[in-house]
Amino acid sequence: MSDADFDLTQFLPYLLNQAAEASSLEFQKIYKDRYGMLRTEWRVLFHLGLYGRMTASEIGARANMHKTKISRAVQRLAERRFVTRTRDDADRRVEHLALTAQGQAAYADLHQVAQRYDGDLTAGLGPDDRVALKKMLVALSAKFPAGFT
Amino acid sequence: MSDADFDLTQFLPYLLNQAAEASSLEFQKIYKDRYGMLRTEWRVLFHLGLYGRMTASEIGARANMHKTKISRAVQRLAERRFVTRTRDDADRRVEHLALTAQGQAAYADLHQVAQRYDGDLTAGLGPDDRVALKKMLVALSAKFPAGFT
DNA sequence: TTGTAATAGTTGTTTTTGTAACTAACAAGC
DNA sequence: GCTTGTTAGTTACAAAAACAACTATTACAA
Repeated sequence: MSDADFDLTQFLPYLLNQAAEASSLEFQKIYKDRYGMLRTEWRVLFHLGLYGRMTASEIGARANMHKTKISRAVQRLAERRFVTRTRDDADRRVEHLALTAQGQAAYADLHQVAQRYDGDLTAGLGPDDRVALKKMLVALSAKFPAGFT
Repeated sequence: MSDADFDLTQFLPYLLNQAAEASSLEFQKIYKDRYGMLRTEWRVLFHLGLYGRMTASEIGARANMHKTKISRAVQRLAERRFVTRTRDDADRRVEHLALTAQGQAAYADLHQVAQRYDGDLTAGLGPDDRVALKKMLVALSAKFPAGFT
């Protein structure tokens, strides 16, 4: 009872999930082993390292992450002295997040790993394909307008 | 403190995760709302619908899913009468899974939805790009040899 | 045969996530 | 000033995933 015209392994969401999971594995191992971080935490760290001081909401908007996820990630990162939180004086609801020296160091390390890792992953592709692939992925992500509360 | 040469949104694992999550959302809503299924269950259903009668291990090997995930998915699918489980007489450890009529119906419905959905997702791409994208994703998934126990 | 290892699948326990309800601070209208 | 609504972020509880230990059955070798 198979359908010649539909192959599960060609179904884009399935394919994307498989590729995402596979390609995250090795990198995950690194930030987990070296810094005991979870994916959410790594993401927050990268946002702060890359774009500098931000608030939790800003990170959430950029990364399409729910605020509770971020809240918990920040909490853990702060406990481990990777980030500092400082209240805004004008609006005392918001909190500015920034990396500590330790956070900077971890970021620098992982950032460099990521860069190399990305290179390895796309090593098989020609430069054109590499660009095309990423463009298509960006387009796919953008297709759905930030589906979180 | 930003690095001109590394953009988080261009980091392949990140990009893949975003695209995977975004593209799964709408489809997930459908199988969840219509049949109360989880992603794992949907996957098992599709494997059985597409390739016919199989054992749990076979599904695990194909889908790169851990056996506990499958065990629980099968349990729920069986409770809801979507699949039947029959012991193998020769080797009484193994169990053959197959879809019930109800399972077939659900599969047929979702299969058709998936097909349409996939079409919509890749609508923006030319046929060449579509093929190229999927090829690259398959290659990326294969790059890591089934990293599960 | 009997003892050891391997395989199929399950169950129990701990992490992580998702969802919803909550507090605190601000904003705007009246 | 008050009420009503909104936003930033947290907390509590339920759902799902990850991980490890387990049972039952088969394989295989001394």
